[in-house]
Amino acid sequence: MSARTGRPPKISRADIVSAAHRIIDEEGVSGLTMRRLAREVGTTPMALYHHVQDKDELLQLLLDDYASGMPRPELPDGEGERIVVAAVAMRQALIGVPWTVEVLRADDLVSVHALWYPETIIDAAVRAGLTPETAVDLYRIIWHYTAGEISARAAAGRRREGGKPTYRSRLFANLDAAELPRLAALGERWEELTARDTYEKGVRAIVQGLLPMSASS
Amino acid sequence: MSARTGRPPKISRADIVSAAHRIIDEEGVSGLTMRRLAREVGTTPMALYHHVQDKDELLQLLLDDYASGMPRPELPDGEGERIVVAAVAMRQALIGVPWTVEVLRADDLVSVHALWYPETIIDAAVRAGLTPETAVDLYRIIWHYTAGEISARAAAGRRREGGKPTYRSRLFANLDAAELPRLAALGERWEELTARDTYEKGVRAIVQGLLPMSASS
DNA sequence: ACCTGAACACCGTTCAAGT
DNA sequence: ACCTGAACACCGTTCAAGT
Repeated sequence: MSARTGRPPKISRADIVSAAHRIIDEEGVSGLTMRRLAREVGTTPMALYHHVQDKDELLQLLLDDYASGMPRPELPDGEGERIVVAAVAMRQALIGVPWTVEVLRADDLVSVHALWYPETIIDAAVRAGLTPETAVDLYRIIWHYTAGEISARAAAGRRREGGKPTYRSRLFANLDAAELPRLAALGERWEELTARDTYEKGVRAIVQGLLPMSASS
Repeated sequence: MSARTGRPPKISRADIVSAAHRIIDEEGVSGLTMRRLAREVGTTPMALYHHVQDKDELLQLLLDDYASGMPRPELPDGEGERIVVAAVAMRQALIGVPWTVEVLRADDLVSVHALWYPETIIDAAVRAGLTPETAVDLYRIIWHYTAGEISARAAAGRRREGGKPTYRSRLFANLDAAELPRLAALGERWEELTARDTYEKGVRAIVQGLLPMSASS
């Protein structure tokens, strides 16, 4: 039908996106630059700008692509438990790609494919007896908690592999026991205690604190 | 006493830190570059490296400087309420300087002056009957929640002033009501609902969900 | 001891030109 | 229509030299 004219394309958006995924997997988001990406695809940096508007659009594309593969777990009957399961799945999906949280936070980048999680959580909350408004509050509180946990986890990972002289442990070793008795008492154990995975515990606390008694257990 | 020799210094660490604060206040963290900082101080970029090891150390210095001015509110008697007050104060202190959260998250940068908050929260939790281990869990859950909330808030602010075509509202306008009924029903109201400040509500939920019944109210 | 200048190895993006 | 090359306006940091 349409009169396709002009030079045939050498690269496609799909090529670009998959190359970007490869780079991120191997070198992290910080390794993803337009120039590095061009090398991976086998073109010049400027050829990319013919397929995406700018780096932000590229990240959006990447996010959509990833979100479409996020798992949707089986949901249990109880409303409170359903929220916990959805939240844990959401966090699990993000844990492998912490850069998405950075991108999500950095701008108004949301993917349609990821909306199953808020939908599920808000639906369960309403069924448990909350108003839609309060259900949105519950979801947002869980989201903020999740985003913060993922970021802290990612930073901790970087710290470990960076092998820096652990400023934190030096700090904890020299605490003034008179001013900060609890922290001083914990001392050495801080590292070990903060390594524990307490995500689900937090979600359960939030759910229990916000859902009507009967539904939260 | 000591034989101070050599060329007298033109700039000090204090000069650098205060100039950095000025830049951040006016242009945000992203505006803080070694070159821009050198211009503000009135030297060359390389002169800075004589006073700080690298940009990371500079950020650490900045954080310490800011943390030393963080307010320590009057604490109420009830343990649960004490935790809420400390958390709200911590968040309030960070809200004006969201870049600190980005720095804190980005690496193992903690400041001694900011440790009053975890100390207070953990102490109240232990007094309420939690084991030290569980008290640390409670603190970390609150911290993750707080960090996530601050980041989301900072991103939302950037979004508003950036005046981008609000991808999010376009997304919400075109939702499939069959697949995402709750979100579709919320539709237009999403923007308004997510603008509400629900931080304290979240902290209360976490406290109520984790403290023994008697102490949390 | 403290500061400077030139340089290295990078960024994202614009602009004008080529096929 | 799609791609290229050169260029602009940036980064953090190293290195050798100046006072």
